[in-house]
Amino acid sequence: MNTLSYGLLSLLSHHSLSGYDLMLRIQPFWPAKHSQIYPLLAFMEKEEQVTFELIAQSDKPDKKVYSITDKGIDSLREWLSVPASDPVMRDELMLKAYCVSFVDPAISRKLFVSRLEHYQTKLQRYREKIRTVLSSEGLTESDTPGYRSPLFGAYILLNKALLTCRTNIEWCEWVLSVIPEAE
Amino acid sequence: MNTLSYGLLSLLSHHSLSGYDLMLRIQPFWPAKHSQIYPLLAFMEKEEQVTFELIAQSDKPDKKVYSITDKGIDSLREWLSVPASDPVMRDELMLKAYCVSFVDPAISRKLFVSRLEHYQTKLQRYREKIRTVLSSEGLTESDTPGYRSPLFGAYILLNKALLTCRTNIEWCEWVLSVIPEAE
DNA sequence: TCATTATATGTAAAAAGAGACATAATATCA
DNA sequence: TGATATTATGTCTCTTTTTACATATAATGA
Repeated sequence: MNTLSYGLLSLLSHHSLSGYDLMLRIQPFWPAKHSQIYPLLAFMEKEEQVTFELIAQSDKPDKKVYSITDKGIDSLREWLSVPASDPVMRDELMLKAYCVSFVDPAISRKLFVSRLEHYQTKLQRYREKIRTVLSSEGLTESDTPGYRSPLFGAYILLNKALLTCRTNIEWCEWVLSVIPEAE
Repeated sequence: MNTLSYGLLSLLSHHSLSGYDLMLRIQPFWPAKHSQIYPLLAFMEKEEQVTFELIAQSDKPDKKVYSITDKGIDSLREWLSVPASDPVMRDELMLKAYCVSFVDPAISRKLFVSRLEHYQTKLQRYREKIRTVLSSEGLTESDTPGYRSPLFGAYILLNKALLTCRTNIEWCEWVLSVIPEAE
């Protein structure tokens, strides 16, 4: 039971999901490929943290829908009571930023322009997401779901994503303002 | 030549550094243990991206001080001209945040209080760092180093670190304001 | 028709990263 | 005196993560 497996339990604590859906949903918080997810789910099933049901589909391939067990909920509660380990961030742009002076400003600008676009696209997606999440429970954008609401977790995470995205955009724009257009 | 090796080249483009110093300095941008750095430096030396000089020290153990070669500078320039890959962030707190409703608010609060303290400590360190970096070239906090200044990279990175830290603090404080003190 | 994309699951191998083991000098603290 | 911390380099093993291989249905587009 490593961090990723607790992440899967966390997602399963809200809804039952297939391995494929778990893989898609965990991306924003703990990127992982399906090749890592599937064997881990098999292990967690053996450990009785999750169970699965085979769902036959006519239009799409059949799937295994996983659910968290009572034992899984207990594991989740125990995990929540110990402090979270420090976040790990690896960003190639930070490594490049340190030595941008070695190339022409036009080349440097490209790095930050493409990253800026990346964050602008993400911001749009998060904005739409927060609207759909809130409206799914009949809430508007001025409402905050209560602590015991099933939306609470998703809501605070989406707010974090929005704040982070805006800060990154602000930083990219500032960097572009201090890199000359040409020399 | 993976991303970490370009990160080492990036650091070496400013100063010659020992493997130990490289390990310490790369932490904020691309965390890596010495067990990963030392074999990589040996490989990069074989590839003629770096050279080293054995420096005997009387008070401390002897060290190998690495310098970037002309070939290394060429690699750096080529690497800078391709877009940076997407950042990867793995934060256990994000996984926990999704299911905080499963435990008492007091337990949840602890998670965000300890993370808040973590970012406050970091903010202090970055504030001191930016002062020492700027004053090393006789600049004050209102000055911005020019694009060709050797401080430019460090300066934009420290600004990013400050912005990010402040945003994270803001988010933690907001989360604590929406988690009830008790139920 | 062929290529690609999305859905869906799996394995195998390679690369990256973490943790432990190993050595050694000096310094500090109990 | 013994324990720990800092500086310094290195290896070995284990875990984690990525990439590639593999299969299958259905839809979409060139």
